[in-house]
Amino acid sequence: MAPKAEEMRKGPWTEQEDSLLVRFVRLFGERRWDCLAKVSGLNRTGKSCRLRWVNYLHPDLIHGRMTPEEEHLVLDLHAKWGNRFGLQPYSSSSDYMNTQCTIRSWSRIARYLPGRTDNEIKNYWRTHMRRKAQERKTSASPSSSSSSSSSSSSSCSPAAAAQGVVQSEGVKVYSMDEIWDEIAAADSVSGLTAEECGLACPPPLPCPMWEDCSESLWKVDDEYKMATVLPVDDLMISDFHYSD
DNA sequence: AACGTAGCCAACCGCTGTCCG
DNA sequence: ACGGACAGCGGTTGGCTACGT
Repeated sequence: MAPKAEEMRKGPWTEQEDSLLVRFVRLFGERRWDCLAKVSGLNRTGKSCRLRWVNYLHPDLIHGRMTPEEEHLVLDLHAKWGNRFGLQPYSSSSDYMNTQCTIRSWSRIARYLPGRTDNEIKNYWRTHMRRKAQERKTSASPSSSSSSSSSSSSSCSPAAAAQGVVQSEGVKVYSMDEIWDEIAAADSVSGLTAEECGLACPPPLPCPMWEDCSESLWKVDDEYKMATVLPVDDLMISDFHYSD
């Protein structure tokens, strides 16, 4: 009996939940998340389970700050591709298939950064851009406290700063769209194409951990029974995500 | 020491595409 | 051909922490 929607757990995951999820992903693979969520006994939606796995528990993930190289790559790729699905219109599913490679940007960028997730990159970018927008705002309005001398950022182009930002009531609240538009306009001046970077849209990363067990994934009856009787204490999750 | 602010990150939400019966 | 289930994506939010005043 699946719990009703309002009974589903939300919020931060506990270590026990993580352990359970890892165990069941090993059995079921990275698919059928709803089913996995139900049989695991996790009081979570399949969606939530998938997100937890993809963004945190996946063994290939790298935890920790981005390196300067990674940051630079993110900036370059984003300057080229933008961030949003649907930037390039398409009128049919075949058009979609043809242009998909250019518009699923966060996940696409993530493919060039092994061990990083689209969510992580998105978060990084958002933080980065907020800072950049603020820098630009201050440099665009010199009348307000003749520049605190340190607002010069190497990543903030004069051209972009010259664009300025229309402000009303002294403070401009930026929507993400506005930020994207401005940054894209500024950065695209010096942006490199993926091809120029020596990059080509790679295939989705394989899931090495599961490939060798794919044929056994769906004869899970026995394993499932086993899993359901195994105490959570037996699960060694710490290897997955608390290592550095 | 207390308070306020900014940055960071995990998680949720809503939408869209794909798959399959 | 159609509709429902599933999967994946970008956008957004909320909480925690570090830092400055």
